[in-house]
Order: sequence, then structure tokens, then C-alpha cells
Amino acid sequence: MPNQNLEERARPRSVLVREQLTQRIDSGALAAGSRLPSEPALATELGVSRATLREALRALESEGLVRRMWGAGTFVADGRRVTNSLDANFGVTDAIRAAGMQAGIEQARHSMEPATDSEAARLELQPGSDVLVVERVRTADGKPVVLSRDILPGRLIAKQPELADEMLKRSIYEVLERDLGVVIHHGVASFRPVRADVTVARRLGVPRGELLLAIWQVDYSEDGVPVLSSYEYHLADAFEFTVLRRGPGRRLS
Amino acid sequence: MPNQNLEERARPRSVLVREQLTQRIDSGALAAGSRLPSEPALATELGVSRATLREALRALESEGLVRRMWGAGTFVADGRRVTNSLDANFGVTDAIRAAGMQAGIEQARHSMEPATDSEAARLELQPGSDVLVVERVRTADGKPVVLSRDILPGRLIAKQPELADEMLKRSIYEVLERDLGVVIHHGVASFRPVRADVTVARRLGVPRGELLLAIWQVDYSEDGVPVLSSYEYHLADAFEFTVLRRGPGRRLS
DNA sequence: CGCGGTAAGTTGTCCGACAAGATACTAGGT
DNA sequence: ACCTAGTATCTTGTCGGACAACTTACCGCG
Repeated sequence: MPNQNLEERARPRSVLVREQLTQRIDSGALAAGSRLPSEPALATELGVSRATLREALRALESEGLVRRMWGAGTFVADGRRVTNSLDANFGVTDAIRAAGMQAGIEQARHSMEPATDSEAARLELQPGSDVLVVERVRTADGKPVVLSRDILPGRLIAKQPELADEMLKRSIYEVLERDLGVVIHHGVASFRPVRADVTVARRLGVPRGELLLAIWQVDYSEDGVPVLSSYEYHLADAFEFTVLRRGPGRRLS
Repeated sequence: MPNQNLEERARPRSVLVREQLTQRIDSGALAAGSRLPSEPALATELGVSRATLREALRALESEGLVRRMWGAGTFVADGRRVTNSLDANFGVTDAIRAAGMQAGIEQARHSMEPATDSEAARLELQPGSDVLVVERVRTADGKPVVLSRDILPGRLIAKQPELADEMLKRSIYEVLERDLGVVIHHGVASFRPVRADVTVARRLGVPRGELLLAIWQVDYSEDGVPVLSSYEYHLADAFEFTVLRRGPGRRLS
């Protein structure tokens, strides 16, 4: 039988369809507010069954890119795309670039240390296991905006210790995905406003007591294994964070 | 456009199945990490077809409650459920209750005013249209924690002006859904740390310059129409907000 | 005891068909 | 001519069965 794309067969076809559709929407081929072709027509056009297409449409709907109306059709969601969405943009590099500025790194350093008890718990490691700690000051157009401290299990780069230096120059997410084959599946982030203490203020070059937003989070791989714990101190005026809240609201009680 | 029917509209079967499964997981009937029955078995048990069940499972997966593995099964996600998730919990009342405290309202007042240009734009109204402004101080266990200012299109309560008084005593989301039949489909929230100015400080009973988290957002109904614009000032120590970040965010570059 | 192959089980995909809801059009009445 | 109600026809939602792709566990063999 004529099977094509043998190297792509590993991933479900529905995610391929999902990526094709997101690309069409992002490129503007499918205008915001317009109606998509009907499911049977679109399925034929993409060369998949209607069930597979619906699987992809479900994902797009949960992402907020399309909205489906029973009996009426499927429409591209209105164009108010969130600029710097905290639940879509991973990492400081993406946030800086989304704001249209040049991302840079200063005062970067890394070290291999035994994990503290709380860090071992967050990363689900044995207490005292070696972890790689990466501290960096991120700049936007040359101006310091974020102080970050990232912590990874040491076993991740045990076979390629030179990658630690790579993390001082590039995004950790990028190194994880491109060089280590680890893709982040999801993360849990918490945040609260704080004042800059003396050490943070000096690293960021701001007066002590300056308004900051502290964000700490744990990112998990596809297997549900924690692979990255990070702490970030953002200048309050650096970014404007947004979150897309999804309904429907809770019913019972 | 006339009013929407308040009668219980027939909802898709898949969302009913989704709610049943959510309840089973929350109640502990389906333990964290355990495997769900196979799709054919579960579909038969719930009295729906496998396609409908898969529609519900896809929604649960995007919410992060279950994880599906090709050829292995569908598993309940590990139990680290987020306590006060900014993208799931709508409204201050839910946040206070999620923290295990008693939600209250003080210094409540409302007024009907012509919308400012910026507010009219946010709510997609004609400039100068009447909007209902509701100002409240929210308390947790009697202590002021949030100052909120909510703005709704005046036409929403034109036929039932007494509902404005109701909003001084209960959650606006509750009034919208129960008394007006308006269910929030999604919202876009932004936040940043600020210092309390003199008026906010007085209302919340804190010193001027106190650390606050400002959150402003617009909520949309199922039709994509904006129905609520709100501004909130949270005490920094009142809550710990969390956000579930979903991957993969990677696209081509 | 270790190892490899096989069989069973589960999710992914496909096909065809009908039901339920929404819209556009038409026929009828005023 | 205008409005209204009913119909035609489109769309998405649901159903049932079948097979393919993949994972896991079992079992036999060396």
C-alpha cells in the first residue's frame, strides 16, 4: 500500500493536521472571523478522515484559535491574539522577542551543586543529588530586565557536560529540545509581587526596594517527569503579562 | 437581537460525559495515576459511543486531568493539582474560597455612568453608552484583600435593574449566569505589580506604597461578545496565583 | 536465568450513516 | 409590497463497526 512520509509516521496524523491548520491561520490564509470549509470538505482536502480532522479541531478549539457552533460551522476566532501570553510563551527569551526587542544574556554562570531538600522535592530527586544551576541576567535591547536562576537534574547533561556552557548563551528550552531531545509538555508557574533586595537590585542595576514580579515554576517533560525548576525576578515595567482564562465556569455546589 | 432563551438548552452529550468524568476524578473514584477503563468499556458504561467519549477525553487532556498514551491506555494525571489556578478559577470569590477562607463584601456601591472612550473600546460599545460600574472591597475571613471595580454594558440589566443591588452581595459571575443566563466562555487577564496609591490604600486599610498586584481583564460570552471589564487590586500576601502553562508552544521560526 | 517472539489489549484512524441545530429561501397570507 | 411561517439544505454532533499502529505482558526456548 502506498505509505508516504515514513519518518513522520511516529506522530499521530491529527497533530500534523493541527499544525497545518494553525499555520494556515497564522499565515492569514484563513482570515479571522471567517468560516472554515465544512468538516467533510476539509477532511477530503487534507487527505484524512473526518474523525481525525475533528480531533485536530478539538485541540484548536481548546487553544482558542477556532470556535465551533452546532449546525452553523467552524469559525476562526477573532483576532485579538494575546501578545505575551504567560500560558503559551515559555521562557524569557520568547517574551522579550514577542515584545519586539533584542534578547541578550549577561553575568551568566553555572555550577554543579548538591540539591537542597526543597529543590530535590520539586524535581523529584534523591536529596543531595547533583543539580546544574544556571544563573543569568537577561537583557532586552541591552537593558537588564530579568534575573533568572534555573535548576536541572545533573543526569540530564551527564554525558554532554559542554552543554552547560551552551546554556549561558542560548535559551535553556532551546538547548533542552534541540540538543537533548527533551520537549516540555507543560509547566506550573506561580508569581507574586516583591521588592528587590540588595543582591537582586545590584545584579539588575536598580535601586533597592524596586518593584519586581517574582515567578517560580516547574516544567515537566512528556512523560510527566520534572526537568526544570526556575526562579525569575522581572522588572515590573519590563513586560505586561497576560493569561487566557478558559471557561466554562464550574457548575455544581 | 432578542434575548437568549433562558430555558435549559440542550448541551452536547460530550460535555455531559466530560463533567461526569471530572467529578469522578475530583471525588477520588478514579485515583491519580491509575488507568481508566478502555475506551470501548468506558463508552459502554457511560452509555455513549466511543467517538463521543473521545471528544470528552480530548477536552480532559487539554485541561491536564488525564494523559493518553498510544497503545497503553489513558491515565489520570498525577495529583499535583493546582490550588488557585488563574486560568481556571474565575473571580475573587472562587479564589478566596479555594484558599479555605470566608468570602465577604464591604464598601459596595454601584452607579450607571456613560462609558469612557477606553472602556467603550474594551467592551465594544458606542462611546458614551451607559455602563454599570460596581465597586467593592472583598474580604477573606473579614480582612480586606482585594479592591475591585467591575464594568458591564448597561443593556444587560436594562430590564432587571434590581440585579445591580444583587451584585453588591454576591459574585457577579454568579448573577450573570443564574439570573441573566450569560455564561462566560473565556477571558483575557493582564497583571503587573504596583504600589498602593492614597485612595486604594485607604479603601484597603493598608499603608500607602504597600505592595499590590493589579489585575485587569475582559470576559467574553459564548458568542464572543465582551460582557465584563474589571480591575482588581490584590494585596501581595493575600493569594498565591498559579498558571498552568501548556506545551508545545514551538512553531516554525 | 536470560532472552526473544508472540499474543492480547489499548489507542489512533477510517468509513458510512443518521440526528440535531442553524441558516437561507420560498410560499403563503395580510 | 411587506411580513410571517414553513421548508429545504447546509452544518456540526453522534452512532456503530472495523482495521491499523503501538505497548505491554506473557510464554517458550536456549
